[in-house]
Amino acid sequence: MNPDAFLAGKAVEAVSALYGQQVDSALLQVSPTRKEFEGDYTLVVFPLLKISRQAPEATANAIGEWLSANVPEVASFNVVKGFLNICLSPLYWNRVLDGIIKAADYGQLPSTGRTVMVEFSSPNTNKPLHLGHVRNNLLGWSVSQLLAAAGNRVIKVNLVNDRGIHICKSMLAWLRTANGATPETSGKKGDHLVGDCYVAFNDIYKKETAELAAAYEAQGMDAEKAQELAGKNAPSLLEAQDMLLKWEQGDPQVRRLWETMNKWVYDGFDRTYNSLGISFDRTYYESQTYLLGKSLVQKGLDMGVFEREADGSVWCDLTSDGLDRKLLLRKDGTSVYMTQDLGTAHQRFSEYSLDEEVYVVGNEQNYHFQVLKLILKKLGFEWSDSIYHMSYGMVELPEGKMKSREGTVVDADDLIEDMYRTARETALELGNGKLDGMSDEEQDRLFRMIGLGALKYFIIKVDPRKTMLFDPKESIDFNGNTGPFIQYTHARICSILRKAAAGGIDPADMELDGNAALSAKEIRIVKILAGFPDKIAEAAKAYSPALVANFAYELAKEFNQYYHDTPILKEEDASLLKMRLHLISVLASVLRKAMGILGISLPEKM
RNA sequence: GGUCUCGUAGCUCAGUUGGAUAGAGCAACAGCCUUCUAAGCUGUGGGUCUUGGGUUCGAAUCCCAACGGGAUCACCA
Repeated sequence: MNPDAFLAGKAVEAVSALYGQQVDSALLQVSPTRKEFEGDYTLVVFPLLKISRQAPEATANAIGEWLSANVPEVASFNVVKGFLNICLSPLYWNRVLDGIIKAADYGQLPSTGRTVMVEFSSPNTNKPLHLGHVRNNLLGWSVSQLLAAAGNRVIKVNLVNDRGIHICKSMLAWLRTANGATPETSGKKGDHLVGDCYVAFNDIYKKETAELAAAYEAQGMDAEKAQELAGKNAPSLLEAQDMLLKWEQGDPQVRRLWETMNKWVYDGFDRTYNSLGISFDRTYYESQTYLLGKSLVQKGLDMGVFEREADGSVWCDLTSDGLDRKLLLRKDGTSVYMTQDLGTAHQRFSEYSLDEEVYVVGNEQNYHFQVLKLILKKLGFEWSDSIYHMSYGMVELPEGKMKSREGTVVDADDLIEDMYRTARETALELGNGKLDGMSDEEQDRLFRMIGLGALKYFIIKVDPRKTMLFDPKESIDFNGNTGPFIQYTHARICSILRKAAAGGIDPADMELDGNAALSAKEIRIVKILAGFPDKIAEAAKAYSPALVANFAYELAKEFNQYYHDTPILKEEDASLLKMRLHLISVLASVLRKAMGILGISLPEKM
């Protein structure tokens, strides 16, 4: 049992013995004692004053006396104002550590029996992934791992937006400007090649629009109106729209080109996902799901929650819920984004009998999900409440939002490559013999691990909901509260364990004996370790991998301070040495578990 | 304008269900490699937690208002 829960339970007994009243354990707040005070855990007694009918100090003292007389694990206590600081005996901490060592896969919570689907990434197939997608992918991945660690069965899915006017634009530009270039002949990664076509389309479109607007103006049209009309009538746009129509009709030529170019993009995406260390259990394609949901529209009409206009379009009136009217079918009978999402949600919940579905989607779509849940509710689907929109903030650059038109988009592949290069340069600069004995291949793997660790940690450690700032010029740090710091901590521990093993000591083989009393610093570490399962539960509840990241940092920092003034291998007392080796090897495994949730791998040497 | 969201050190961010003197990192300055890895450790300076009210033993945290930033309110996805 956790020390804080243990103490809270004992405090309930104390109150009942002293004041003859049964208190709700919610009234008893037991939290780790702040650094500047003496003690391990602190009980806040203010909420108990009504029961004790005594001053805060007197109440705290009374409970402290009772605890130290009746609970053998309590070594001492002190009272500051209404705060009762309790010290547990060093041998108690030894037992806590022992319990952690004996736990299999510590930090993995027992199964909840629940199945949770997490949808994330969801790219368009007309351009490569950028920094915004990176945040989405990393959050989606880590929240999946987090939910799994919290005991859920997790299904990771990707919904690829592979159809629509934007793809046709790329296709059109490819036909016009690419001279039959393929990823092989051009040497470009497929998604980048297609993305370049998309840019080329916009260039053509812009030029045509300007020319056309000028012509309209020459005919005496108002400038603003001319611009607007030209925007709608530019030949390239009309052609792209025509192409979309052909696509929908199944025109073989258009379909063939579409398939070819999408294939290029998927190959490119796969490489990016691969270097990010991300995978999915299933990929959905919008070209296969965009018709879903139409039957639900009929159901809504039958139930009277939707209404059909005279022109044939179908709407859901949400004004009584404080929202607007939402279109569900156009007058030509085609469906919109919302219709599909209703359909896919319905399909997934029935196909997998999900207990929950998490959508990792930017906060620009908060309204969409609000509406989605509400409409599903109106259709009578109770599982609507089991949809969670994990809404994350945008990534901004120093000059503001990323704009593809202004070329300020940070490309995902470039970014990963940059991080790798920086990691390499930094390591070579340090030049302190760390790389000795590593083959070029091993070094390369290490640099990737570190560069990616820095990037991932940088993004994940921020509260998902908040907009975050990324400055490409000031490249991501490798010192301080960073991924590499934690990786470094792990490598240091591994190094100690290697040396111990070389000296014939293997902590795994040794039974921890209960006589080694822990030092104050060691107790601090065990206290953090003991809180790990609760931290996982808390983070999962909040859908916040950031909590795990900050936990890992706190732990790593604590270790580095400990490392600095405790020469572990110099210890001559055998039971102390054993305890310390156990302590750090448990620490390393907790770091691995925590970083595993974040998708950050930890090297044994760096 | 309606709805939602955010505002903490020069910068990037933490801050547990309301708890003690609001914490890290970066940047600046001063120290520490004959020691288990200096991607580390120690120290100094840096704050009206946007502002004003309210709730209470106690507020960065909860409520109300104002100010400021962002998102959204499509027969786009």
